[in-house]
Amino acid sequence: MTPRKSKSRPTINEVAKRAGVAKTTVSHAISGKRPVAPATRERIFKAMGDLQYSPSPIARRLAGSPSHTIALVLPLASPTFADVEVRYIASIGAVVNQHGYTFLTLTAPQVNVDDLRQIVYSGLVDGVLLMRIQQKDERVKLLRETDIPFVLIGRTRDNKGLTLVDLNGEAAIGLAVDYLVELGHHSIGFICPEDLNFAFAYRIVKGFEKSCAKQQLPRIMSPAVWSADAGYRATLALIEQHPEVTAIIVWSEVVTVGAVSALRDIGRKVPDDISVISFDRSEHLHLASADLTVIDTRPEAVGGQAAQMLINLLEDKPLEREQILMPPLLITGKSTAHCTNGQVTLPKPA
Amino acid sequence: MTPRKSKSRPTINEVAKRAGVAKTTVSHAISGKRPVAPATRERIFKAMGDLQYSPSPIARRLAGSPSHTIALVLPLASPTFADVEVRYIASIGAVVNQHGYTFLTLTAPQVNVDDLRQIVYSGLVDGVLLMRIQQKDERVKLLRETDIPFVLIGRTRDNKGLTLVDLNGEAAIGLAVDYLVELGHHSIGFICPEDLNFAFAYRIVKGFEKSCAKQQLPRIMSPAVWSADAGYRATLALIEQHPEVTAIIVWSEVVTVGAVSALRDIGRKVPDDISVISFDRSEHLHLASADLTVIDTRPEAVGGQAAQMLINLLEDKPLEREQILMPPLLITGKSTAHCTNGQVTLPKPA
DNA sequence: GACTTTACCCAAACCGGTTCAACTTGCTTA
DNA sequence: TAAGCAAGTTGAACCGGTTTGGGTAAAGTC
Repeated sequence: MTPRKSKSRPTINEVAKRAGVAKTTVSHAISGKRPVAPATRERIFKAMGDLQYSPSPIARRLAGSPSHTIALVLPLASPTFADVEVRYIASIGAVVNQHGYTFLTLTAPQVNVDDLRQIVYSGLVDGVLLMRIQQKDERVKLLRETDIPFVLIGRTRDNKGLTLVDLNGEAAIGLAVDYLVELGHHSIGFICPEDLNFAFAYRIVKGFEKSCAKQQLPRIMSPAVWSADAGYRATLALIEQHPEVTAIIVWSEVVTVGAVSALRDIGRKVPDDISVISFDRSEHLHLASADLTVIDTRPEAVGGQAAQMLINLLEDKPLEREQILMPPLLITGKSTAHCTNGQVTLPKPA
Repeated sequence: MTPRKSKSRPTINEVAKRAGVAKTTVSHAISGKRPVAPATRERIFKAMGDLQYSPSPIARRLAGSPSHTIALVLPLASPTFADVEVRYIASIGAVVNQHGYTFLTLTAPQVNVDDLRQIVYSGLVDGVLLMRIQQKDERVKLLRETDIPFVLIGRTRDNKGLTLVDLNGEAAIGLAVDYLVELGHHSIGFICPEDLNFAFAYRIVKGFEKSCAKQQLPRIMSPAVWSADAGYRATLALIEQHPEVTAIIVWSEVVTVGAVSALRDIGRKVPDDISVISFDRSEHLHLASADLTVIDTRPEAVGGQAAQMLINLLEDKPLEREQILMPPLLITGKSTAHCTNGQVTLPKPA
């Protein structure tokens, strides 16, 4: 508990004394917020140099100046980050650092509202980036009550007045469905998210239903939480109940790992027997089952954009748009193929 | 640039007023450094709860006491965090939060000494946890010069006077080799790290050489940087040059993903044709090639221990040991089997 | 020449805590 | 019974900066 002092750094007072001025003047000389006579400024800078002075960020922050630090709040929901998430972190970090800000990742195992409140109130950070947005998100509510600038990566149910960047989930699932239909598939299964409080999950499920209606397809869904294991089981269940499906869409790379294993284990060849489209891109996937067709959820673009917007907010620069919906990309690989027929002969599931 | 003040961040003054005491008393009630009457303390805590008060680390720090904040410095070297790393983060976070400290992950994209200096110098954090230690590590040098408490996860070349926790890398590789020898393998390949500045990499390579000498095995190595792709190529290269190997050890889960793909692609069945042992455990691996034999590098134990030691350091509690070498665990799975013979008929590589 | 403006500098208040010295009380103890 | 001591509480100083509101002297305006 003993306070550590870091070798008693020089303070603004010592600089002021050495330069023969008031500390106010030193402050002005540094910040440039009030005019200081050239001769005086020179004396002050000389003194600063002699003493190797650099102002204490702590004191500055306490006195009300920005800390030039932003926090990314990203709860560690699953025991591991997925590739996608890391790509978010990396791209955000790049933008933030490039602008001279310090970047903190807040990875409490569960970032609850109280943790967030503590961070916001601590005065440690100037702004907050929030991920994994829920349909009804307490954290957003909290941030709205304070006046700390923040940007959402994702959307809640009610987004009035919020600044956000989000992937267009409806468009994403639509892209996948339309592409498969174009290839001649009529029976498309969706390994879909289970927890619809997660806002992105909600949107893609709704989007799938809408797409099915539009294309007059049956709604075939099998829910899987965000893990490979769940993906494995969900895929087995889906195939068992709907052996007629000729294509599946999987809602996340993490889940796809399991889905691909399942298909392999029951002897369905991709893409000959069944086409697969996965959300996200993933290093692991790429190698585990070469060259998958994916819906790129564009973490770099979304994350980078969000970081940029937050920084603009912090620097009182105008935003061209408050809310940005990023269009998804379809990257065609070798896991999708023309549907030879509605009825193919199926190998008996093991 | 305008300083933002959070609308109504409660201060110690408001708590004091609400509880009808002086702010001094509130401070004492929180820190416990001076006695406070039970009734008073209760009133104070009630007021704190009502106001959702949490003390400002900044102000605390400025007033000369610790900010109860520790930083984990973990450069984003590869484009992605591996499972292992995330498990470190999670376990450290758990311990840190449990002790009432705030936990910051500093994920600068590069291994920058300057960033670290700034953090240390700013006085924002009480202590630092350092990961990805190099044999010759500038950051360690920097931290030694300051007097901020820090704990290494890993080791450098010269560790005199340092507080650290590290997995026993030599023991780890030894465990793997000995186990394979026990199963009758005489030709063991090591998909090994390439960059020997990374201290852990250096130690396991040296350890492998030592083990080979001890067991009178040939040294068969094929280097791969920390990526699945590299693992794929390194495995192909190794098998091509040494088709006689009946077992391989892979130095990291990330690399193993590629190694397993490579073996599959050239038609070597695991464990019938070849045994595989991987460092680390991984969710992805587990499913991509069910039930691998692994050397568990125990990120939870190492990370948690390191966090605990740092906190002890910060609170002037005695450490039972300054340096801890965590023993690795061998978890046997289905990717290793008895070597049927030194010479097996091999399928022609594609 | 009186009046305003501008440039320059400073004292004091403030940010939100911690800590020190002092001041009550109530209870021992010589 | 007076002195001593511990518990409980508080005002004031302090940490190292920023910001506000004067004040003074020189320059500009009419």
